[in-house]
Amino acid sequence: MTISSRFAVGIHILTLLELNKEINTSETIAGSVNTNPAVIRKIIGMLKKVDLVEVHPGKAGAKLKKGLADITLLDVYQAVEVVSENELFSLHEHPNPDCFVGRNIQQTIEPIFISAQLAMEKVLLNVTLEDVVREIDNK
Amino acid sequence: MTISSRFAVGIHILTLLELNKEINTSETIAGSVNTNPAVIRKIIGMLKKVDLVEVHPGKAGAKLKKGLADITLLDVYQAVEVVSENELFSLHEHPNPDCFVGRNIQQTIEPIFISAQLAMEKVLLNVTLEDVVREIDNK
DNA sequence: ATTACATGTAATCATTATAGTTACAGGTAT
DNA sequence: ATACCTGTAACTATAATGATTACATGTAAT
Repeated sequence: MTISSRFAVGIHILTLLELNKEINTSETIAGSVNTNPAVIRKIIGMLKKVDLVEVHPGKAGAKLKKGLADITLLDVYQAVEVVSENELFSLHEHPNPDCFVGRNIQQTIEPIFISAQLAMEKVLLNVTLEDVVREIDNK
Repeated sequence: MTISSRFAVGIHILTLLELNKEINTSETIAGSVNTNPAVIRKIIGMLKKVDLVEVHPGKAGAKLKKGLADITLLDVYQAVEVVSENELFSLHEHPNPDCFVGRNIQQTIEPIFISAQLAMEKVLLNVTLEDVVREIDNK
């Protein structure tokens, strides 16, 4: 299993909106990402929903709606819905309640899983698009 | 997307091997986990491969092969192969090399993804089965 | 050695998510 | 009116999961 590449594509899109000063249509962007324009439009729609991006029906071009330093990778990750809140890890459903272990295993494991997930997400919180763009500029 | 419940089941199995002093056959365990014995046998096979568990063809019962304090959740996580090394996050393949962003995005993003994954795995490294069993005993 | 029962493993299936593709309704602008 | 764009739905191929069935093989008690 892996976390959907929608996340990587979302970062790619936002980075491109910053660095490519031309008008960025879904087709332009799709050319850079190397995928289908409809895929781009869908992801942009998700970025728009959380107000990271400005885009209008019929009007060519998407734009960033926030400063680079104000967009964390966690924002993008949440926008594209690659992982549900507190559900990075699956619990097995319906362990046997008549068994001492089965009765208690879920509530024992769940907080551990959640804290592992949060540790991962905290790393994403501490990286902004500005960091990403700067790194790309350095190449 | 979620990380397979094989991980949670693996923890369940090992915990049961510790706490249930009867002979733990795949059917016994399946009864506690509430799944099919063949599923249990497959996961036990994976735990056996990394030497966490002792089990023999034709001979009823699996046993722990290490002390509880010497088994981390990371050991279990790796044993059941729910996430490949450095591949929790997917990169999109083949971004356009003729585009400045496309050419550099992957190598920029990858180390961030890896460090996020490692942060998550570090939490699992710091929890042992002893912690889990103690927590269950406290209930 | 026969019987009973266990593990190991392959094959199959339903379900679900992903990523791509096509198509088209509806908005915008010249 | 035309050209081009976004938004979105429908459909596809592919892959992973978890459950299930079946059976070969190993173990042990009688």
